Amino acid sequence: MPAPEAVPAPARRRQRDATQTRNEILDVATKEFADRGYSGARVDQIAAHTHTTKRMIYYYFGSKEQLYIAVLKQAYGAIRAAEQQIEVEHLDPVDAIRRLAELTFDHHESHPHFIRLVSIENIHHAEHLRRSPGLTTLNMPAIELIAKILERGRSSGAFTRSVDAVDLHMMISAYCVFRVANRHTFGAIFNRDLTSPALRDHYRNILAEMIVAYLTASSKQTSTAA
Amino acid sequence: MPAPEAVPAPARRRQRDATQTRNEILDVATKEFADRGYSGARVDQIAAHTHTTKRMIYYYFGSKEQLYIAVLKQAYGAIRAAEQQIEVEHLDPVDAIRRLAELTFDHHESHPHFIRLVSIENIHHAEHLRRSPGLTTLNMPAIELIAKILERGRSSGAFTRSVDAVDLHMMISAYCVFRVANRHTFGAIFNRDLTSPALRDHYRNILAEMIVAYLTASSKQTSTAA
Amino acid sequence: MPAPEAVPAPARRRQRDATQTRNEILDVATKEFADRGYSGARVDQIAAHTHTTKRMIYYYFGSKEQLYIAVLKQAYGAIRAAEQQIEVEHLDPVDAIRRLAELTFDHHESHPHFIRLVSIENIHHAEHLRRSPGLTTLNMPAIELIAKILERGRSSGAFTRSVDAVDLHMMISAYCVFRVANRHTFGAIFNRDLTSPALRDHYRNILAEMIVAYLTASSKQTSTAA
Amino acid sequence: MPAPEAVPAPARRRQRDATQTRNEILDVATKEFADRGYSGARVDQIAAHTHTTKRMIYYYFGSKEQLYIAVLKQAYGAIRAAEQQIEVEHLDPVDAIRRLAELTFDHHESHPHFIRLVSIENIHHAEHLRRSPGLTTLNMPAIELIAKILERGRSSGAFTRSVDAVDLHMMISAYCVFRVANRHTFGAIFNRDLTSPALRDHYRNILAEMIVAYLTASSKQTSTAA
DNA sequence: CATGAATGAGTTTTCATTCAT
DNA sequence: AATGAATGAAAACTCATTCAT
Repeated sequence: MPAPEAVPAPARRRQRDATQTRNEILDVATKEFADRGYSGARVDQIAAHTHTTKRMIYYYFGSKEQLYIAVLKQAYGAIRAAEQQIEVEHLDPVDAIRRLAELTFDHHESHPHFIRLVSIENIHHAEHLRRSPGLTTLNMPAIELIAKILERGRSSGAFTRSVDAVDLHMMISAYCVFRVANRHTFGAIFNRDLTSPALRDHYRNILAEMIVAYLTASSKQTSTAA
Repeated sequence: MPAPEAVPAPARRRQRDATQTRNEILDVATKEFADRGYSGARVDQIAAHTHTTKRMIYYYFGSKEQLYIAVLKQAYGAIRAAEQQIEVEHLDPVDAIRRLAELTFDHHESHPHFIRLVSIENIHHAEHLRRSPGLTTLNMPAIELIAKILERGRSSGAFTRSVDAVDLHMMISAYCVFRVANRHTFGAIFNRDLTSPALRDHYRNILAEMIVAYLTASSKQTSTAA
Repeated sequence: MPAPEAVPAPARRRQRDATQTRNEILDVATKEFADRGYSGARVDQIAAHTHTTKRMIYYYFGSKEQLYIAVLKQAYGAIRAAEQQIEVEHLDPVDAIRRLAELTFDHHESHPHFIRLVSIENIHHAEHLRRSPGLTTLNMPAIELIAKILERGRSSGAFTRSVDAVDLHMMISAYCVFRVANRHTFGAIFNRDLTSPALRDHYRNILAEMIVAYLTASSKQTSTAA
Repeated sequence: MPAPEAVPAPARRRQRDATQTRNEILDVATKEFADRGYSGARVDQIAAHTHTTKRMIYYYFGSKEQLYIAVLKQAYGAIRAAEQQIEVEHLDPVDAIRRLAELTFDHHESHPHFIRLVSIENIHHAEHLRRSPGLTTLNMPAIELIAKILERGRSSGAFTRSVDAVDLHMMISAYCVFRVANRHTFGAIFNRDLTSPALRDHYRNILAEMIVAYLTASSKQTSTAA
């Protein structure tokens, strides 16, 4: 039995840093959950890819489910932070909305883990998200941003349409999320890799064009069905 | 309610019908897999919701994985069949594409199981889809349909843009899929049920407008970033 | 329902021949049991390699165990018949015993299934053999044959040793059985295929020499340990 | 008999000793596999005869097959070790080979489990042995020993025959293995227990005589068939 | 005689979680 | 804080056997 805390522990290997250990578990868990889904992920595997042991996961997080929720929280926290970085106030409405769409696109491009986690959470009917008070209330800052741009566009006459900010956010998200989340089945069926680097600009531009076209449509196209 | 026990029901229970038994398993499995994901679904549960036993699942499908693949196959077969029903040749290009978008929207609306299965399959990197020869080659008939409409629209001058059929299909699918697949997290965060019946027409119209606006944009909007 | 026996059944496919069906099952079962052992053999597999169905196996044999016993009986019957073919009365004792050893060798060589079945039955402590009245009493005819040769050899002075016929039978069998029964592990460890056709004469000769040398040893070699 | 409960036994049951637990499983598994064959053995039964649970078997060995392979490895390791104990260099060639045969006989006598495992492995075509790198290359030390004795015997003129060491090893093994491996069927048919303690010396002597007679035969006996 | 469908009881395997140190 | 060993409950899968026709 080593003397508990008397000697300052020369090599200080264990007792590393609580935060560090916790973060490592969280990072590894993020990858595992994103890669295999909630039910498919294995606590053993997560522990194995860590420098600590399975026991520590339970020590820090209590259960597989709570670990998953922590992963989800961190992931949502990260995009919220990213959305707060968006700075498009200085641009005219059309450029601003285009820029916002592009930045959203880029952000999804660079955070496939997050998108997968969201898909996974939807498979589980968002039960964990709903049960976590901290998560449901984090009103995405993007909405307010979009609302402002839309308002400016309407005032200036650049936008011909009255659109709800949440709906526009959905339109942009749908495109960005689908491209990443459904790329495997899409690739298998249409033999096209939606996330190929060579096609990134192509797809980003389509999104921007689509959103701008929608907002600035010269006259509302009416179908015979309408 | 059918007449309970009046009719002697010629030889029910045992030796019912192989196809019937198989189909019942398939239907129940579709619900279970769509509801809980591949790893989350339980063979025991599937069997319990059936008139037969777990043993029969293995008798007909061999393994949980092969059952899942059979479910996937049937689901893809169903939409392919639905897509083949679409009849828009008689409409002018703008109305045709609008109608196609709306029908696609409606179809996704009425087949949430399929969308969930696709999400689930993406969580698993489409490994089952890729391994099933019959599935990867079923070139969705929608693509050819879209290609024809786009061609007509370009010829008539109604469409100002050259768009790839697969890309347009993706744009439409992204919107339709997101609304159903991500409704739980979206609902939890923005407190809005994307699939509420009251909003169905609203969202269907947005899609149609967006696609038409994109194809018919009077002049290509150029962002300062371009 | 077809008329039971009124019409002479034009193509006569089913109703083939009870004996024929039974024998086919027996043959297939022999291969399966010899190949995989009693526990390892699968009734389904046996049926699948047959022209009839699993139900017939139960119809004819009652159970897996009884089928196995029938297989065992047939196999033992076959060697007993073969042993009865051995004709060495006309040879002088040395040649007779040599010939008998060689014929035994050849017989084991050509009946690997039998040897494997015997190994399998020993794994199961010969419980089935012991329980089958017909099997335990079939005193192998070889014993009497050997006894006669030994007697002749002793009388003529050709054999210098008094040997029990059953013991000599064991000595010969041990060699013949080992070569076939243990060839897989022997081959894996010593990298030598004991049943290679190129080595057949070599090994047959060793056996004959060994047996003859034992019986005709000029003077009993005494070890210091004796 | 150890003192029953007098000593408080420092921390028994849980956390006993990994090696101890592993070895207990291995020992029990050896008995079960040797007794019932690979397919016939039950993981549940093995666990039941252990102080731990079925779960531990999977914890330490991963699968039934890997447990079986571990059992096989240990069994082969044991005889290799035993063979290395044989010390006959100081004896003259005839006595040396006689002694080696007797020791081999004794060793088989005292390790019936090993012989049964080898039989079982042969039933399975030595597939596990072949797949285990550590097992196929363990060139049995007995071979080198035999080679040396044979060389000495040839040089001294004591052995009149040129024999391959592996072949002689086979001759000895065949006899020893058969007596143990086939005793059940042999006993059932000839009503003679080959492993009866009363007959042990008898059968050991026969082996020694046979091997010595073969190696020292005064003149090669030629059959008319040769 | 013949057959495909069905089944209960077992058998292997997995997994999140906890214990003793 | 840390760790290897341990575990119960459940999950996937198998198999000899029987039923209805």
